[in-house]
Amino acid sequence: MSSQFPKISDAEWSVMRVIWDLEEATSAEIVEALSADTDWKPRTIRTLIGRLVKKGALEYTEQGREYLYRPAIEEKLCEIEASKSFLDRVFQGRLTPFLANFADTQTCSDEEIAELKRIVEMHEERKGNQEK
Amino acid sequence: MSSQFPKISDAEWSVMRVIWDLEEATSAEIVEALSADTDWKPRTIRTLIGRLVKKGALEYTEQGREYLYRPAIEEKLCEIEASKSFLDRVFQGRLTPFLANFADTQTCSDEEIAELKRIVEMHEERKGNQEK
DNA sequence: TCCTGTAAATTACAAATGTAATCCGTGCAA
DNA sequence: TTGCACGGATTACATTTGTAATTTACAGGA
Repeated sequence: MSSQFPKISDAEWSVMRVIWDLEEATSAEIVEALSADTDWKPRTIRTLIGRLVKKGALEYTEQGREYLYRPAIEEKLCEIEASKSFLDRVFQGRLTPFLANFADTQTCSDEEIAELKRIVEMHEERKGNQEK
Repeated sequence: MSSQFPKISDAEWSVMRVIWDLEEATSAEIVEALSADTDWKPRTIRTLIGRLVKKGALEYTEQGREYLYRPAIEEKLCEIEASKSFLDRVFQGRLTPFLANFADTQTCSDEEIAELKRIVEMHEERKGNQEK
């Protein structure tokens, strides 16, 4: 009964990110927001919006003669889905080799390292709780 | 001058994984290996192999009347490319929020935690070296 | 009142992808 | 020797994706 999330394409992710950030937006606002990062024509962006509606990733209410779009799926769940599917594809679902590559070849920022520490601690704590 | 790696599709990744594991293989061997995990027809798998050759991800030498295929691109580099492109797409290139989701919702194995620790230590060491 | 600028809906079209089937050549079993 | 089974090459075909243009409908200004 797991993931029946709509499959969101690369370009569509950019649109979703904007809408998750804004919480709700007209297509003009979405176009505006994306014009900073992409050179897509407004038409293109509207196409993407339309597809996302059809996929069930966005919903809208009419506001005068335009629509006010809003996410129909939860950001975090989509991220987790995408993460799983990436890990499955490239690392057979295992986080460790992904991290190993990162450790070897990428430079982690201090912030990232702090997050890693937090995860380690959190886990250690959980484990402590569980075995006594 | 960065990533001009061939873009490897989802299904193609499965094929690449087999060949990276075996180091070299005939198509029959690839089909055999994949029949465990997928229900693709041999024809389908041969199509994928052909596309990977065309993309420059595989190369081959003739061995009697069949080909012996072998990776033409490095596994680790492909993994890193794929990791970057995933992080860009879903997390704007940032590792931290990816890890945060993981920490919150997934259960990390002991092995994974050990890897995390190793990364943290490695980084701390590097940092130490660099600032004195 | 009529024109025009926009928004949404519909249509377009090539490339990539999933998923094969058909064609062609040949070494091997009968 | 002959036909077939199997490998590679070519072709097929629907769907998804990137990237838009065209069409339709209307609200607001000239």
